[in-house]
Amino acid sequence: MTRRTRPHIRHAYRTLRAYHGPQYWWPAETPFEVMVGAVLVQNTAWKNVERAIANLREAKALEAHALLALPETSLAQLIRPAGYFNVKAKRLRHLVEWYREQGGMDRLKYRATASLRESLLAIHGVGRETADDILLYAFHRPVFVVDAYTRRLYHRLGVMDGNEGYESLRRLTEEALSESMPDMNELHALIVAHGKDICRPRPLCSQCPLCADCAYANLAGDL
DNA sequence: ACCCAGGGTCATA
DNA sequence: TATGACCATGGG
Repeated sequence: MTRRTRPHIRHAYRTLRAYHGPQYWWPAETPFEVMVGAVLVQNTAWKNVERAIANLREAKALEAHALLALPETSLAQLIRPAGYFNVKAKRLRHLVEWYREQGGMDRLKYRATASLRESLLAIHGVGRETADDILLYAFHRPVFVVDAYTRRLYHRLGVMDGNEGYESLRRLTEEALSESMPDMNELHALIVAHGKDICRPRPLCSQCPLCADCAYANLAGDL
């Protein structure tokens, strides 16, 4: 990791923002819906999650008490389009049980970010990315979400050697964005929006970030 | 037919 | 710490 890491990240952010425009994330109506979506989207295309959420909405189960009232097999059937439905049904129940036990948003919103993060990570089925999705998009805390696309992008930018851990990349990005929550919101959304257009040669070319088949380099020009 | 998608857990070394 | 198996639907 070089000291030129921050300028690289900030430049990528400006470039993506100019190219794609504002993203207005997270696509959900309520914080509770953000939390449900964060579990459902694990290793899954968002399009499939939309169907699962629509099913929950139609069943009026997009609320803690109603969702927990469903038998697990019924819940699993409702979220079936999102894949891994048996696993995710359990994870949703764990998350929503926690949510209710903690007193819902009315109580949770006063908790310190570090305490909330620890508490979320202790839930079975909530890993770092899911916890940070929830912290950023449901609780509006200044926490950056590191995903597979972020790693791919940072490889292209040459700011990663390949084995950087999650926490390291998160802190690095939070510092590069001067701890600004709106910027963390936008950058993660933009990285996902750019998605597969972040090139991924196998193996990674050593000349990057300027290889010819890199769509990101094409739009970034001088990267 | 294959690969991928806005991961996480568990067993194993 | 670091791999690999497993979970499962839907779109390209």
